[in-house]
Amino acid sequence: MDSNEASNCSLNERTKRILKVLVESYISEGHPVGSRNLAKLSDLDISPATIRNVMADLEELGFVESPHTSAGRVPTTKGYRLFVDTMLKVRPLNEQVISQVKQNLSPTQTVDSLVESASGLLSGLTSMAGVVTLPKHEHPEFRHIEFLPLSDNRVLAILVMNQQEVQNRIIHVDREYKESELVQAANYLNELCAGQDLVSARQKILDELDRVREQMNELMRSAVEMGEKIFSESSADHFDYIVVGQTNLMEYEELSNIEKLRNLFEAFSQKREFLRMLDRCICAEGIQIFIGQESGYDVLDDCSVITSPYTVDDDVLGVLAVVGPTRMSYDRVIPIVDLTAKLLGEALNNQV
Amino acid sequence: MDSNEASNCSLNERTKRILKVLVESYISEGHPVGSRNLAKLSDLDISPATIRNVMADLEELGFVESPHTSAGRVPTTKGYRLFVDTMLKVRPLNEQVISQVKQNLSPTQTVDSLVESASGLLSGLTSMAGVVTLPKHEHPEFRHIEFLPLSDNRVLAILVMNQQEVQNRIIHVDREYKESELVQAANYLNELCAGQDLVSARQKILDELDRVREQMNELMRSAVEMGEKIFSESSADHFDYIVVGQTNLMEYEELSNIEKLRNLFEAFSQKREFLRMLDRCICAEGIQIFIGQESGYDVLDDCSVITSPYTVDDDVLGVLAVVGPTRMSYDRVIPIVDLTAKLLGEALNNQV
DNA sequence: TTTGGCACTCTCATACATGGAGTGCTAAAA
DNA sequence: TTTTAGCACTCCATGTATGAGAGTGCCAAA
Repeated sequence: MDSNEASNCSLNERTKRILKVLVESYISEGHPVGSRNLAKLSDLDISPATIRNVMADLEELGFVESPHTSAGRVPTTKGYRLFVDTMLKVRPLNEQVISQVKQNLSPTQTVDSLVESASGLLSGLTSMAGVVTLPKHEHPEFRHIEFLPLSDNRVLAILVMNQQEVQNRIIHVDREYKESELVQAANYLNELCAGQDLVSARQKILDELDRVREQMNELMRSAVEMGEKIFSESSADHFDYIVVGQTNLMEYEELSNIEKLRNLFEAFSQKREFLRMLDRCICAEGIQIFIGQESGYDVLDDCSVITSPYTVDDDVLGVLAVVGPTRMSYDRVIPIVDLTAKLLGEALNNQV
Repeated sequence: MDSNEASNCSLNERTKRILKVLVESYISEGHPVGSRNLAKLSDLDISPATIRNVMADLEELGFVESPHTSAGRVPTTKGYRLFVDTMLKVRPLNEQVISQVKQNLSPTQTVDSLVESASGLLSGLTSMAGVVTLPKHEHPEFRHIEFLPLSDNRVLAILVMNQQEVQNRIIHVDREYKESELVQAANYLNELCAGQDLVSARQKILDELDRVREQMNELMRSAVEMGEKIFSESSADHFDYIVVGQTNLMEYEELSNIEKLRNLFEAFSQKREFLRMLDRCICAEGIQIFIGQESGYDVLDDCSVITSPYTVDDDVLGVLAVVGPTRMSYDRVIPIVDLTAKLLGEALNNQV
């Protein structure tokens, strides 16, 4: 008759309100919500019997389910999704929290410690697990290279990229080099590539290698090859994250199945699959939410993941995330993730 | 009358044998051991009733206890201790294991990856948690320093110690320096300290700082201060470890109490207390075993820890450990820890 | 369309009976 | 004196019964 199947989400206002209250109650209380209780909570002035009818509809549509005949109803993934998409109103963050985040993400720290702090903040503020990927630079820039001789035909190469990122690696070479030779080689590379994009630096080295292959002395060739080796590796790696607060997840009943927890923890420490998931959010504009099975990664079936990329000058450097039970306070967690992402980006920006 | 209270450990041979069989059975089966069963297992040709008398004695002496009146007996910490000290015969390692460890600890890897491999081996071979501290150098040696200018009165300092250990740190200075100035400063430090022990390098710098405070130009002073700053920090830090296989511990029933597990995991990630414990083994000669409460650290009350220092040229560089339930196969774990410690030391040695 | 009423279902906690495992003790055997 | 068999006893684990509580679905009346 009225806005029955036609409106917004094919649910009329009252039904939506009931779903909303149900989800809220379940999130805050943790047990299935019954009709009687729901009647009281929603100030709709409706009897439990009516609520029961509505809930039966909601169940048929797949928004709620009941663990067994005579428990109340619990939101399904689909129910949470509708809730998050259309009924959620995030709670503004309290001043104290904001200043805490600001304080902990001051640009004076190193990159690593910023990432660690961010992860710690996410975990601490939400009492769940915080995950932050290390920033990866869209356009890594060659800054400086240095070679130091080791024993046994090995050379320690130290490469500085961008402002302050230092990588070092041991390179095996075909003969012993004197310190002065290595200095010369480094100087050559430094002059050749200073300030360049890593990709074009790499290209330049390759070109050079082609052009002068014959008349170039052996040392230079090796030097170029070393650089080449480092570049090719270091552009690929750097794809890692920091997790803080895994153990928080042990508190939540829905995860207290040891088996599930174990799988989850193992996923965190193996990183591969988990990174693949995070990778999918790197292109999303802002906050992204995976509820339960939506993540497509079975160890996360009972979890929700709230992610946001963090950026410097519109370049996405990485992703941060909070992992917790599906039954979490989305309205609180979302702004925390949002704020942390923004301030982490700012801190990284001011640093450079 | 006979060797009643006088012999070795104030226990006669038969009693010891019974304790030994009891501990072995409990370790392999996991449930309390009753008199009937024990009579069968020990080939002493003794009736269960006799065993009961002996067990009553053992209980009185504190070597075993029973969870409740009508369960069998279980070893106490004191019982395990006696077992480990006087009755344990370690099982020689199977060839395959030995070669696996050898393969995974080849000296071609970097220090970090060696430590990671060692931890992984401990965990993998024992199905428990493996812990390895990063090597700390008794006599860290200054090798090379380099300064690169950043924006905002900051300088990136890169310090190479020993053969291949690279540390980098951002230093805030009082004014902007040109690249050439920094090169000059680095050269000065490199010449002053090359090849020195870190401690004496530090002293040298301090002396220099005193001696020439007035006539020294501002740059040199800052350079010296930078070096000083780095040295003081880097000599203190470097005290960290890698854990692999935490999640293995979730399999063991005696730890499947979520609360205990949580505390244990948190201890691993907070490191402080745990390091303090490991520190105590660094001075021990070889394998050291903490059973249950012996570690003096309450989250480890239900765990045993088997540790061994690893050395290069008789210098103790760090400690490795396996953490698992008190009810573990000591005879298998001990040689694994021993072997890994030896081969890790060797790998580190051949590397330098 | 909403509501009250009622029978029904399912869980959870409690209580109770039962069998098994293991003990301690005692009295007899070695 | 030591070992052993026997027996009563204790405690746990398991299964079954039971009732209370919570919540549902459906029907008939408002």
